Amino acid sequence: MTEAPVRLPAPLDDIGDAFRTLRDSGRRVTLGVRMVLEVLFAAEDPLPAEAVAQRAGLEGDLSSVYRNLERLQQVGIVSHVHAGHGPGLYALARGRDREYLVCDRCRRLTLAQPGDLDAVRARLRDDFGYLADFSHFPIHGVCPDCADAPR
Amino acid sequence: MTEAPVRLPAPLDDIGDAFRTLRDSGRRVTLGVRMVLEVLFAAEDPLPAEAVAQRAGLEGDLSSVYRNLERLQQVGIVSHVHAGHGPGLYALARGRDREYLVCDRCRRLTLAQPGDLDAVRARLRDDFGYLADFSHFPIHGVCPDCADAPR
DNA sequence: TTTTGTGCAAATTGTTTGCAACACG
DNA sequence: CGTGTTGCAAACAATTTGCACAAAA
Repeated sequence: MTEAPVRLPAPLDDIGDAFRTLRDSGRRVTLGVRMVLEVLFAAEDPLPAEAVAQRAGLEGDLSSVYRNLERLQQVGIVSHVHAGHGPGLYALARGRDREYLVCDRCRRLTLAQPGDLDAVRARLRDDFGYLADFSHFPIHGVCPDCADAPR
Repeated sequence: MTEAPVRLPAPLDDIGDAFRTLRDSGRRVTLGVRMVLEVLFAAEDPLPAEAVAQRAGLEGDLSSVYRNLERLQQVGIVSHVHAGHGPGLYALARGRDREYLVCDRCRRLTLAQPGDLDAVRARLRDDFGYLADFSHFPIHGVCPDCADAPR
């Protein structure tokens, strides 16, 4: 198995793009957003605001972290998922919405590749007239590993 | 207008069954649970604890309502769904899990008939190895009505 | 130097818990 | 009567908000 191929499809190629987007919308590029963005660019998986704050060394002021995450969402740089109970998980938005599956046993989040949920979506459209979206509220269930495991 | 016809397919035929189940598990049938059950038996749709309390005339003590809902869930009489943000929505469990779709526009909850989501589930099993379950965390999307409506 | 952003405290929402009084079985 | 239950206050977790002060542009 070789390396991961391309990354960051659409809106952001690097933090600089994010800075530009922020400035272009009248926002300011402060130490706060910069740290948050750096954490998100470095993160493998969606993170709770708490973890963003910790990794950014901004503990003690969750409110600014939430505000920055909110701003970043408003300009489309960031998005968040709700993986069950517990806090929202934040990540770079990176182009089209990323859709997830969550395991209710091990809590692990699985990122669906773009298009991989289209068949499922089509069925829901045909059977219910619903236009389903799993990017903000993912699909819940039992992942393959947990399904195999005893208990 | 005559009386309501049949109700409660599987585990509960009436409140009496619920009382029995409670007693059989060492629990007591107090005014509190009785009121909660009556509200749930009368409700058309899943209700937030708040609404259960109001309808039961038990405002001012949400904690007992939550505790009773919890007990009822433990013995399988009640279940709850999370329709996005906001409070959990409680309803009688009535046999096999009821699965839902939620509209992110109008917030309306659609109950899927048993089996209606099996094709979707099969796809998720085949494509991801996931055993999906939409009873506790429903499918999100845009319902037919809202999809048609402008905006 | 005008705004937007920060830090801290406090409010909000949804739910849980500790504990003494209470009531079902 | 004994143990499960209630009511109320308080704790909790996640997130939001008000406001005086700091700092980008």
